[in-house]
Amino acid sequence: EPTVGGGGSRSGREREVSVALDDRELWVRFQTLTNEMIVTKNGRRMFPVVKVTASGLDPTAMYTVLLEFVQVDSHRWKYVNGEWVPGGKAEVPPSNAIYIHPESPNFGAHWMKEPISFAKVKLTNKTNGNGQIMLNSLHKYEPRVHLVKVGTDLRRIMTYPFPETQFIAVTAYQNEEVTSLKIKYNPFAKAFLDAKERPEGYYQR
Amino acid sequence: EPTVGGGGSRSGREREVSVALDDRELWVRFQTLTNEMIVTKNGRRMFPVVKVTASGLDPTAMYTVLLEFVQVDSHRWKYVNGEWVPGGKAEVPPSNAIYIHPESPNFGAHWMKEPISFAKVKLTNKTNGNGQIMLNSLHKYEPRVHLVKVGTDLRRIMTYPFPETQFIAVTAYQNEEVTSLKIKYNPFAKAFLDAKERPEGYYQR
DNA sequence: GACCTTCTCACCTACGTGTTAAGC
DNA sequence: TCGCTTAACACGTAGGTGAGAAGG
Repeated sequence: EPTVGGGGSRSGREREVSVALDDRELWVRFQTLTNEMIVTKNGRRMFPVVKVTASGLDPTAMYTVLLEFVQVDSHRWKYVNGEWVPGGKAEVPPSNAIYIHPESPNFGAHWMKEPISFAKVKLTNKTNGNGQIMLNSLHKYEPRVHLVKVGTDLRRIMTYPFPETQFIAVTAYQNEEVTSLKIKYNPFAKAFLDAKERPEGYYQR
Repeated sequence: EPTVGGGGSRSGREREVSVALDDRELWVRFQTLTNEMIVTKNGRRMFPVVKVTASGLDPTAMYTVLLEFVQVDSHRWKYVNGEWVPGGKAEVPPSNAIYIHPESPNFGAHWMKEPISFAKVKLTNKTNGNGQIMLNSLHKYEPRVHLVKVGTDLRRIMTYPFPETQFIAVTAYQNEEVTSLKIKYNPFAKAFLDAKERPEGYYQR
């Protein structure tokens, strides 16, 4: 019986392949608040991190693993009076919002031996030609993982959407509950978690 | 006409492949002094870094790139009166002193698009089961790069030795000229480069 | 004793955070 | 004015240096 994964549009002989989202509980907490991800000129990492566990691959076959960001709405969003509301018409999605996992290509055995982490993907709102992903600020996105068997024709790509990980791209956080949750769980933001225990006037220039 | 590489033992149809050492001038400065590399329990990076430029690969073929450390002598070495002299009989070389480049396996095009750096290899004198390379302290080693076409039989591995990068493994530097050169060029040792410009008593516990 | 190894340390590099004020 | 974006910043994480004292 196949593990519960992100869905997946494959059929026939690959039916046994599964790709499941790790840290799903944390993702759902953000989803409940409507998740936001910062985009910057030089690129910003995601938090939480998209991390998936794959199984059922052919251990000796070679795969490339991709993370795609699909613009899921036809409008932009505004944060008004503490909630996100649809705004004007959507901008054209930047083409090629696809991140190639840096360990690609690799054997099925490699992808299955430990969770596949997309910790290093960086989101940007500018075209700066690196491995960064350009998104439209104030638009909603859904991450999807693709498995591509090397040398296979494109009709046999396996796709795993993860609706729990949907987010609105922003240049600054809008919902302060989202900010608090990010600070609480992202170790790199620990400076702000401890702030209340610090003496007055600690932030001097 | 083939680029000058590290030699290479390939023949026949792969004659056009070349693998050349980067930063050769720096390596030669260390070689002149007799180079030393620290080994520690948890593993120590190399400085300089073995970095090579490959050309002539089949862009669409898949290769794994290896860095091997070959024990080149049949004796151990001692540092006596400012120079390295042969000591007793060599210990048995630890088997499998081979580091797999973390981007392996990958396409020829990938390996050729920028220099291949072995910056993250770590040298140790203990068996600690990770991706670290175990060497015998006070023995001399020569790094060699191997290219293995995926799925190819082992007789067709291409080997590129780099005599300029030979070094003696040590648990502490012996030749202070070697130490000085390391401090001068390794950015992570900058604390010691600037030491003379610091006030007295700067190193307090 | 002499030689070699181990461990802790101050001091760096490198870079991931949200904050804040300024810019547009 | 308002909404959104940018850039500098303090403060973390993470980990790579040789020095020096201690251990074997």
